[in-house]
Parts: sequence; structure tokens; C-alpha cells
Amino acid sequence: MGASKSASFSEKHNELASLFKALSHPARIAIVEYLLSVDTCICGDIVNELPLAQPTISQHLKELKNANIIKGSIEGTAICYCINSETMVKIESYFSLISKTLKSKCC
Amino acid sequence: MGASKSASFSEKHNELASLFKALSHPARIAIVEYLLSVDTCICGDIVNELPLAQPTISQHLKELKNANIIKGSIEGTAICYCINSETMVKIESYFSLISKTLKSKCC
DNA sequence: TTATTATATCGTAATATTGCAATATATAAA
DNA sequence: TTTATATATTGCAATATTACGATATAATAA
Repeated sequence: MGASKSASFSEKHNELASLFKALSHPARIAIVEYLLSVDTCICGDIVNELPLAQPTISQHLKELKNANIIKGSIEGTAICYCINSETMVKIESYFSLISKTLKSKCC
Repeated sequence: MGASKSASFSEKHNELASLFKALSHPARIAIVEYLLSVDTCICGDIVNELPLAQPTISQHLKELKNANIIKGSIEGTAICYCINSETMVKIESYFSLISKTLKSKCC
């Protein structure tokens, strides 16, 4: 058989994996970095920033939103996306803990 | 068509995406956390720690090694794996920078 | 109401990932 | 050398992801 024995793993491990999966595509990294680079959150022009068709970008945005990496709110005809800093801080803390744990080790 | 327009994205975005892809499976998160939890790097028993067959785990270990998340060295019959702290620090720095950037923003 | 514009959803083809049985490889022990 | 043990590789079936044309939805403008 193949694919997805996720039920065999802990909730925590599955959640972390989902979070990283959302960041595991160059288009989604590019979206995150684009949102970081603009000053405001009015971002109706993501489609013009990436070499992908509109439905594809819409799909990537949906995945980032489902993973709580970005937030979107309706702003007239456009939708205004921005980064969810809570999630970013959460990931930062995770790796900070890992670094700390590693410092008290042999390797 | 489908899958992988990675050539359209920057080297940096592709590298980051690969790194997160390596962490995007619960089994691989479980491996990383197991390696963190043991004191030494002598880790010939990863197979017994996870609900997956030996070839599957071997494959996951290979992916983590390719992404520089873990290091492995031959230790007699067994192979001794441990976390590559350099990579972990690198990821931590990336999210630290993101957090900092977000602090100087409106949202 | 009828465009126009921005975004989402559906359907589907191409491709990638996951998991494992079978098998190969390599080292150590007998 | 033979056997036992640990890990890697191969091949393949099941499943998931990616990309996009076509189309739907929703809000504003004319």
C-alpha cells in the first residue's frame, strides 16, 4: 500500500508535520516572503507576483490559510491577506527549544 | 499538467521549501524528536520506536539526511544518527528574522 | 440590470510521495 | 567460511499533490 499512516502518530507530530507541509512548496514560500516584503496587508496582486495561474495561487493561499500561516479578510472586491505572526512565533519557539536542547548534548 | 514548477522559483525559495518538505511527515518529526530525546547519538533502534516497517524508516532517514537535518555515521553493524544542529539553528534564524520583520508592521 | 473585476471551486491530467515485501549489502560473531 | 544482525535498495501499488482550463461566485461600477 502507500501514503498516510498519520493515524499512527501523535496529534502533536501530525500538527507539526502539517505546518511544515504548508511551507514545503516554493510558491508558498514565495507568497510568505512577498507578504513580508509589502508594508500593508492589501495584497490583491499576489497573482501578478508569481509565475502561476490564478486557480493555482488560490489553491496555495487556501493551504496557507488552513495551516494558519496567513490570514485573509474581505476588502471590497479584493481579499486582503497577511501573515499570521502567532504561527510564526510558534514555529520560532519550536526551533528555539530544539537548539537549546541540542546545546546540552554531546554532538 | 501537474507537479513541480520549481524551476520558476528562486534557488533560495526552493531550498527553504525542500527543508520544510523534509519535516512535513509525522514519521520524520517523530524521528527528529526521538533523536532529541536520547542522550547519545547511538540510535540503532529507531526502527523499534516507530509503527513503520524497516524499509520505510530507512527511506525517511535518507530524506532527513539529504536535507541535512540529521547526520549518520557508521558504527560497526549499526548506523549512528544524530541531529545536525547547524541546520536547526539556520531554521531558527529564519523564523527569528520573520518574527522581527513582523514586529515592525501594522498587522 | 448588466458589465467588470477579483477570487474560489470543479474536474482532471501529470507527477510525487508513501509504504512495504523482497532482496541486496555489509559488518561482526561463531 | 557460515550465520546472524543492521541497514539500504528495488519495484510496485495506493494515495496525495500540483497545475490549470472552465466555470462559479460575489462585490463594485456603469
